[in-house]
Amino acid sequence: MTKTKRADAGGTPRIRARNEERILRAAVGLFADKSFHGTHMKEIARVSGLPKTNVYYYFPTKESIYAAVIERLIEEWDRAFEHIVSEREPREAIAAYIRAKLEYSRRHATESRFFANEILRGAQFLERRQRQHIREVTDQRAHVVEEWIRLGKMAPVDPRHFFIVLWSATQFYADFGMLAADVLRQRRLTRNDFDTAAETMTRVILDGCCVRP
Amino acid sequence: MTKTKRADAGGTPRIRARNEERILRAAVGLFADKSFHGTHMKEIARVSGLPKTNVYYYFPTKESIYAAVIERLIEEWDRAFEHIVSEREPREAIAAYIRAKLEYSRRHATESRFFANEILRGAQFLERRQRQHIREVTDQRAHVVEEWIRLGKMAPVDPRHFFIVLWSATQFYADFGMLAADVLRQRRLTRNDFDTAAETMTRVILDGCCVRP
DNA sequence: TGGCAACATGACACGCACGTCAAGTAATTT
DNA sequence: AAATTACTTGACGTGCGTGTCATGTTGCCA
Repeated sequence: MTKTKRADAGGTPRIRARNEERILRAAVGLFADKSFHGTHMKEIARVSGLPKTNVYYYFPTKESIYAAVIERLIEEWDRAFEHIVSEREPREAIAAYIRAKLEYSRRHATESRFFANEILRGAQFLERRQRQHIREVTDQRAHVVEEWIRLGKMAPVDPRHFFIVLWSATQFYADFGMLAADVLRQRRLTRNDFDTAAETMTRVILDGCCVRP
Repeated sequence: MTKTKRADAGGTPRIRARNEERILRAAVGLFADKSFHGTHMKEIARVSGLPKTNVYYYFPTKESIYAAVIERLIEEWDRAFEHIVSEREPREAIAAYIRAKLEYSRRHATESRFFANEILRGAQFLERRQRQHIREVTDQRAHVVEEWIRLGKMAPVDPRHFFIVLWSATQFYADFGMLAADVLRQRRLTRNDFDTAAETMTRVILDGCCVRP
């Protein structure tokens, strides 16, 4: 018998679900802004509108909150990858991927920054199975690219390094949005900036930056 | 009269120079690994091989160490940009830029991760003049790209978003090296991985990933 | 409506990390 | 070699952040 009925028959109780949700939403933002050690339980409590002790009622330690946030995000990591299927034409599939990933960066910049921070630190909190999940999903989509190359639909490039170009560019606008805005002489990135980003990126990655000889 | 002769006639004294160097080298690695709040003065002291009190003799606070590290790195930020000059052909200049930036990522991954972390947090420690420096350097090189486009040597892409593609991809291997290694099924990134990265990236960015129609 | 479990909360304890102090040793100048 | 300055060091204070505890309150089912 566990101390708290977490997975009791009938699912998570309403109040628990609501409060855990509040806590995790507050936590992801704070962790993204100030990293693990810079975030204090007192603040998580304040932002989520609960007394500190109540936060401890739902999560035994700060680490358990951090782990719970990761667990949620890892599931969304590969969502955009679903565009990369061998039935589609590479041009169209890659353009769709870029749009989807940039849209995620725009709408979920906080979550993206949280995740970037975790990887930056060497992914110390990521569990083995989560890292393996990432590897497997990437492998799977790499096969699609290899198939495209075999059919002569794509240039013979290393699929994994190619994915890195796609990831890095699309995530940049979320993770380093402050730098991007600075360089673009904006106070904050606008929807228009994201459109231009998608256009430029698609153009460069599909056809290159140089005029055809 | 200052308490310590920092900029005395004849430059910084030898012992001071040596110890400050040690402290900053230790600090950049720790800050990169564990961020500001996760890094403790005790550790900085241990890694630099000095007693903690001695660290305080040279730097009054932890923040002052952090600021000193930034000051050093900001100077190197634009080094690779020197390849982007209008006299060169774009293909050659961009390829050289990619090589230089990747080489920096390989050799100075720690510094790059420190800097990435600072930007991720919203560049709270960057001073106004430092941010302006970045803007100015970028503007300057954007003009070169615009010139290339005007001369019909490059496709009409937005120069700043184009730079972001270059930055993000090249820095990825330093900042998220752990993820890159994971995906490439390596324990650590090898020189060979960086070569393949340069090749793939150059190919994709210069000529695109799709076969010519 | 009574009783039980889930939820909420203020006050407290403990440890640790930043920074200080006073007193020492080495280097440099005259 | 004496004096002055630069450097080094162990021991200490203080605040704050994590996590606990005892107690109170609300929701829920018979």
